[in-house]
Amino acid sequence: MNTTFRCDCPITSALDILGDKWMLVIVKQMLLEEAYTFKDFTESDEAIATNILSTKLKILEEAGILTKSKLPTNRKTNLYLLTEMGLSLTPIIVELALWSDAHLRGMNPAIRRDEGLVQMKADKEGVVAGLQEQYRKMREQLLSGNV
Amino acid sequence: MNTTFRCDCPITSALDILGDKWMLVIVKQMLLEEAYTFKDFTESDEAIATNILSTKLKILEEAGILTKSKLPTNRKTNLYLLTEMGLSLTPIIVELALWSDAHLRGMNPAIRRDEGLVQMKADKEGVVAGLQEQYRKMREQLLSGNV
DNA sequence: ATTTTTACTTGCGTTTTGCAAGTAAAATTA
DNA sequence: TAATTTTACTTGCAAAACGCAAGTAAAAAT
Repeated sequence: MNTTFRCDCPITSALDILGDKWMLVIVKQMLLEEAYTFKDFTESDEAIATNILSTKLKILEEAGILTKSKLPTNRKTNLYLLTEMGLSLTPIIVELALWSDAHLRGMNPAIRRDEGLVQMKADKEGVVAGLQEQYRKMREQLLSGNV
Repeated sequence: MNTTFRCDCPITSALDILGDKWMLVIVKQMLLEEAYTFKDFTESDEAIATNILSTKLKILEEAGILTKSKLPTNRKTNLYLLTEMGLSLTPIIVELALWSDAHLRGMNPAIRRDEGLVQMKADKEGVVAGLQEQYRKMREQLLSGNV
């Protein structure tokens, strides 16, 4: 499960970890869609298969992008939470959303136009900071046991 | 070769096109490493296989991210050039570089620390605009036949 | 006219992805 | 307390993507 890097390019190295169909989708679900248990991920719109999910969560944990722990009130349910390294992927997620909004509507007319996009276009940096702050608060809540 | 979209999420839709091992690496090579012929890509550090390259270039062309044409001075060599849609991937590329620089050095100590990274950290927006402007000029040059 | 270069394609083996079913332990319900 | 449900997986197998090596065809250079 050890990541191998193709070369010394920083961009290519990022893609050696993130460059597949699922890694950034999982991070997006955690950051924007309140996904923090195994079940949450399987119930999302993207409907990832459980074997793939299990593999990807392991790689994300190994890379330091998320941590796996238990709910203080429940010994069964696992809690997947973004680390600061994971949270710092927020600008990439936001740029993907903006590019999609600007260029992909012709190819996928179903793409939704929500309030988040409007705010991103008005104040990108503000949205990034806001999402990160919001996530940190939720993370505290979950870890302290106030479910 | 038709892209299918998993759902109505803009971020997931972007990854339905860009989310693999090669697409953004190819765009990066075009934007930052003067790759504009088939041979240029095969000679890069990442050493993409020719069959994969051929397939990916076709998909990028279909998606409107790049165009394929001929050098005015040469009927053999193909010219691959980023469109404005392709150029607007610059912020994503820059954010990937910054994330890598900040978080991946522990996993891949070979990651190079070039002048571009220093500038990105000092003036992200400026670097994005500069790269795009520079690319547009080069594109004009190539299309007008001044090779 | 011959050689080299460029831009591919083809065949085949490996790896990744994906569906469906099964499992085991904790949590909930009766 | 016992039975059922939920959660978090794993396993087996099929399909798709990736990758190496070799081959091809036409233009360009010699």
